[in-house]
Amino acid sequence: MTQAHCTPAQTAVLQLLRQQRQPISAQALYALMQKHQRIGLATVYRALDALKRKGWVQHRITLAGETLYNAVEQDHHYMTCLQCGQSFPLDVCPLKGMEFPLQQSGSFKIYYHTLEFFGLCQPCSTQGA
Amino acid sequence: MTQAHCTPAQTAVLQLLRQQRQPISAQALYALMQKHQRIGLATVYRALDALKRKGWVQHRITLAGETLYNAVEQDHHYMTCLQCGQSFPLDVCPLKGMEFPLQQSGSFKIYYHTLEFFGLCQPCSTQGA
DNA sequence: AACTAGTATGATAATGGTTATCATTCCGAA
DNA sequence: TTCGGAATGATAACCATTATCATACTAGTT
Repeated sequence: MTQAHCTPAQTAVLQLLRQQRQPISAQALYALMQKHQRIGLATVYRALDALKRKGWVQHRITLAGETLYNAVEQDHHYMTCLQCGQSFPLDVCPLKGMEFPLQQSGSFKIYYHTLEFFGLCQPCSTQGA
Repeated sequence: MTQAHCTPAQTAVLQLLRQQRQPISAQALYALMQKHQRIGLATVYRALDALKRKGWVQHRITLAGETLYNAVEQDHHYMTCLQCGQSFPLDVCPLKGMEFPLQQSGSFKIYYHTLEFFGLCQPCSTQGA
């Protein structure tokens, strides 16, 4: 895996990931894959990590501390309630089409970004008062 | 803590947090506080969580899985290298002064947001090739 | 075909930040 | 003074993730 080449595991993971409509956890992905093939949990983690470093897959971490993965094609952003932990998808990216201060990024090669809003959803906001 | 009132622990945590120039982990904060007062680790975590839900403190999770906290006054954003895990601070927020699609947020009360760019830093980008 | 080196894989143990538990302490209200 | 709810601290438990290590695989060589 020294090169940009993809291992069989990586290919399988990426393919399945692209079929998901929602970001999915490594463990859930592992469970899903078991239905079709033998693959170890560690391999799933390794594949996800490799795909991330290649810029094909992006990640997001929930309040529960679970990492969710999705193909970069589906760039989603969320509002997450700090009380109940529920996440509500945003259907637009405020950064879409924005020019970034590239003098900032300098030599940094950007693959993807995460944008997330935190606060209280209606129910939690009212009942907690 | 039913109300918006602050416990002594929360006050102490918030005060110390405001003195930090960088986001800091709960454990590091705990170690810092030991120098001045007796306080349990669990209490630090609880205080941080409560302050978060009040919108005074915001959080960010590193690639290593560590949660970093900072006062909302210091709204920082970062570029993080997927290879070495290092984070480089951005000194501007691309969302600054932006109007958000409020019809989106609807009844959701937004306290803060996190914006992070992921990719490869120069050294990692070149050596990995 | 056998040999080698480097990589990928799987099963599982270990890690470590965070959370749950529970007994104790604190504080305002009755 | 007593009572009840909240806060606190010490520590056990959790659990997603990572490290370990032995095995399997692949391509290139002789």
